[in-house]
Amino acid sequence: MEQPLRDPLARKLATYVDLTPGDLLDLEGWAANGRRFAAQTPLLHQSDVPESAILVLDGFACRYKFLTNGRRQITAYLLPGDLFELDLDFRLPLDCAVGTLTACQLAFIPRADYEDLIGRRPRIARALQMVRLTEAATLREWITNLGSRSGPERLAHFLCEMLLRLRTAGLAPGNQYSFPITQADLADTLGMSCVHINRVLQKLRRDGLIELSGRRLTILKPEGLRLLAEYDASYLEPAAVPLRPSAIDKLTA
Amino acid sequence: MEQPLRDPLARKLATYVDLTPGDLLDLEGWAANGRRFAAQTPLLHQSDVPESAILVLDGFACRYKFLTNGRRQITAYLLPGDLFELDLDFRLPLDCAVGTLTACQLAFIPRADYEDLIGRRPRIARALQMVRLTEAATLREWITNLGSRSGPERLAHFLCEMLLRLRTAGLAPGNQYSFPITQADLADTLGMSCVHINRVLQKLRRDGLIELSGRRLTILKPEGLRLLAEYDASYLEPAAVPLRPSAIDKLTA
DNA sequence: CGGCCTCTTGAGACAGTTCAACCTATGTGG
DNA sequence: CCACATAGGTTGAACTGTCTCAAGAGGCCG
Repeated sequence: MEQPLRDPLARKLATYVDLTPGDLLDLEGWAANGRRFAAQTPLLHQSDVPESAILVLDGFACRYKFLTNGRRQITAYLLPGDLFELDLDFRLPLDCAVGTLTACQLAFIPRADYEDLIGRRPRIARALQMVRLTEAATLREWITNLGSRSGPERLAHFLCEMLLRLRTAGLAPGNQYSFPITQADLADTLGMSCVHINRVLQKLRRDGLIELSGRRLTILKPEGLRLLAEYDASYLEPAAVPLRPSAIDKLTA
Repeated sequence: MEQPLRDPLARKLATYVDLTPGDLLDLEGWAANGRRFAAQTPLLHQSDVPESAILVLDGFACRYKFLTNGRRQITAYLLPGDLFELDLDFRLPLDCAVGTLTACQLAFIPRADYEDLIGRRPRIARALQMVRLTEAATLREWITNLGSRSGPERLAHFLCEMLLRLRTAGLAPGNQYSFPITQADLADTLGMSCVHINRVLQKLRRDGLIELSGRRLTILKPEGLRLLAEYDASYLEPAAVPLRPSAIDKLTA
């Protein structure tokens, strides 16, 4: 039996590739030297060109955009084990701002260190490529969620995704996880008003699907929530899906 | 003066890197041998594992998902010069289906050819990396659009994006482009009913912002449309934005 | 204790949906 | 060349999900 990994990034990458002891040692180096940040702290502004990657060790951060009408849209959650800005070498200005949602422990990895490690550790580099693909699939899933689902379905979908992602980070034993997100943040995530978020949350509670008290969320009926959201987790777990060739390739062969 | 490039992929990549004559020659090889497909033709199913990349030479294709309630959500448009599935080497099942929206001319590039060329042409490989970053930024922009904008704003934003993307493909001279998209497709793109799409289109026409007749769209007041949508094109044109260092890096330095 | 932030509740307004009918082009086969 | 079929676009009317505004309740911290 392997030891469960304490470092959430190593845990996540290990779901994509087999890491060597050397790989793990290097990743541990990244996870050292975390700094604390308070909730709702801006870290990077839109159109900044950051010089370090950010590794989330604890807490939730996010990418977001402001519109001039005052609305804010959150476009991605950064959970423990998530790495922000994997594409430093291009030195592109950011299309989104980045900030904390809850109190966070964050590690900053300077450009040079990051690139050096990527060069030396092909398995890690490959796993990070797959992380990027998963992130793009997640963005498409969010588009579908915002464009095609009703309020309750949308919220249920989000809670299912958080459950799976936190579970791979080792932070959701027994369908239960720490959930220190305000309803206003949820509103900015799901494109609804926070009054409506409140009412939809109540509906999910009334239907016995979830229990949310004191910053802790328990999913009472995972299957019910999954059905409501029509949640298909395969975008997060690529390896679990059986491979089959596509019809079009037979045409072109 | 350079010649304007006929091949829309080469045109697009040239906005990111300087291509050598050899690069251009190889890209031309890809653009040969296109095949015709009718409008609304499915090409790849969700969870397929495709064995070739698809290059759009003419017409519009898209990525989309179906939900069991019958709704369809389009998650990305593939315009002339766009390449689908740049990540063949991972052999992951698709999270989205792919199909044509309009009649299309498509080139299929087998895995081996694709990987061979990437290996031989570092400039092209680098440009394709940047294309991927632009695509991810576009997905985040769509999330913002679906989550935070009203019907008219959302449609205006979409039309602005199409204008810019088609312009870089050389297909939108004089703020005018071929637009053979049905209102039902627009509805599936923007997360609204097609009745409502119809009414919002009428509003944009009534306000003198656009003219849409016979599958051709003319943007009469580009600035007005831009203002309505709060459209900021920097996610599509990374190079145009002046670089500035971020505040956080000063902290960590 | 007071102040602040988050959550909760109510009521009216509005944006967007649904259903259904009708209209108009375009294309097809006889 | 007409008769018809079909797909897409347009319109109206009723309905409903979601928003806004506003006020109150509960907790947490200095």
